[in-house]
Amino acid sequence: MRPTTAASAPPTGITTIRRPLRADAQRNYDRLVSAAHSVLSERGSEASMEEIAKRADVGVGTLYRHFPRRIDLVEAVYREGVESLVTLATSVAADATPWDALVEWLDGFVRYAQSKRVFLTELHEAFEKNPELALDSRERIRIAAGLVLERAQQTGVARDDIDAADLMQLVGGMCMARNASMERNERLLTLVLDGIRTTAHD
Amino acid sequence: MRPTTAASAPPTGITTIRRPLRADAQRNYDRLVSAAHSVLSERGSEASMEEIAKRADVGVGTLYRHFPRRIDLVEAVYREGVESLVTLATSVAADATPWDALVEWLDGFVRYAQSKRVFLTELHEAFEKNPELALDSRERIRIAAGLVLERAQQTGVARDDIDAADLMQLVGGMCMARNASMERNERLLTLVLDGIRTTAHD
DNA sequence: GCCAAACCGGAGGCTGCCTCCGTATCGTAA
DNA sequence: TTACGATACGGAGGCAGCCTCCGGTTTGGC
Repeated sequence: MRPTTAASAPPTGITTIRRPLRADAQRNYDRLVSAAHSVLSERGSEASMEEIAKRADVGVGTLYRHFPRRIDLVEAVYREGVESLVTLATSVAADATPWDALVEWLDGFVRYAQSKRVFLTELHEAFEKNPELALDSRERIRIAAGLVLERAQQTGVARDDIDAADLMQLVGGMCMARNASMERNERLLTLVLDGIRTTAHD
Repeated sequence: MRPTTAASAPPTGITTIRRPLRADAQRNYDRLVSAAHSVLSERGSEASMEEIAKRADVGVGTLYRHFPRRIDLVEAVYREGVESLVTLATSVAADATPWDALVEWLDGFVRYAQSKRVFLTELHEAFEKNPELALDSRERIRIAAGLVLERAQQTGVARDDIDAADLMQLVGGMCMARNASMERNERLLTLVLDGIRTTAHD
């Protein structure tokens, strides 16, 4: 159904054996996801397929070959966000101190959650039609969160009476609240971080 | 904007003084809301305005005079559901024993929440554009819940260490869960009721 | 019963999703 | 390098759904 190749394409349940995408096709696939991301962020559910195709500098035919339904494109954008969040976890875990890694990753998580809000209506529909999408993604993110959180806990810079699921619910819920904004989120995140840090322990 | 009259029409912020709807207009208004309710329940976001008009035995023009945007119709249907839930609270509080009233009302609440699920995508959009709709409604329902709950608590048949907001969050959350179904909801509700009832207290 | 105000209805405009197929490009084998 | 089959591109156009417009009808106060 969808190309089962390259970094950004998700693994399908049935792994059809097929040759990799042609170079131009792969390029267009990437450009489409990227264009969709920015148009959806800007215009939410107002975003039209034509506009996305135009932004990617590609015909609508090409768009529809890669993403037969609008929902498939939304799903791809969502998956990419999840994927980059997972990648971020491993990269900050490798490069930064445990505490900084946690801070940086949570910052990325807040940005991710924020950007998700704008096309939440679309996303909700995708979740309806494909419930495991939501579950899978949540689980993947939870594991990523566990990676940075547990590292911080093991080195003693984060209190250890919380787990990744707690953290997700707290920060995720905060971002999804109806009166959330980027500024408020950033502010609340520092508050949460102060709560997690052990030096400020009683 | 919208007719500010009769039982089913919601009070607008700016209370324009205007004569009541003509009899035929009021009749059509009611039929449209009712038709929209059933079509939306059956077909969710697939429901088309044409189909709703046809079900109400009315032209699309008439539909659009009453509800200029699709979202206005969704909102009206939603408000009607909330309203009937509030009405239910006062009527069961008047007619049934405190415990039975609580059971009946929660049963109605579960049905309401269940029916809301099917057009949640639409609803989400309405909430985006008009955030106070969600807040208002939640508050109205909370008060209704308080009516039956507190009555049960005052006569000693329900434990009094919970309040209406707790109840809403518990039962509402349960209904909104991704794997909810009518049967499961009914089953879980009996479970919750057993937890609330004081005779089973330790 | 009369008349102005209010309302009805459905043809049609417009926009956005998606399909179709002739043309262009890629990758491979000679 | 060339040639050719497989693969991908693109945009005109079909189609459906949202919404508008306005000529005809109904209502209700006098």
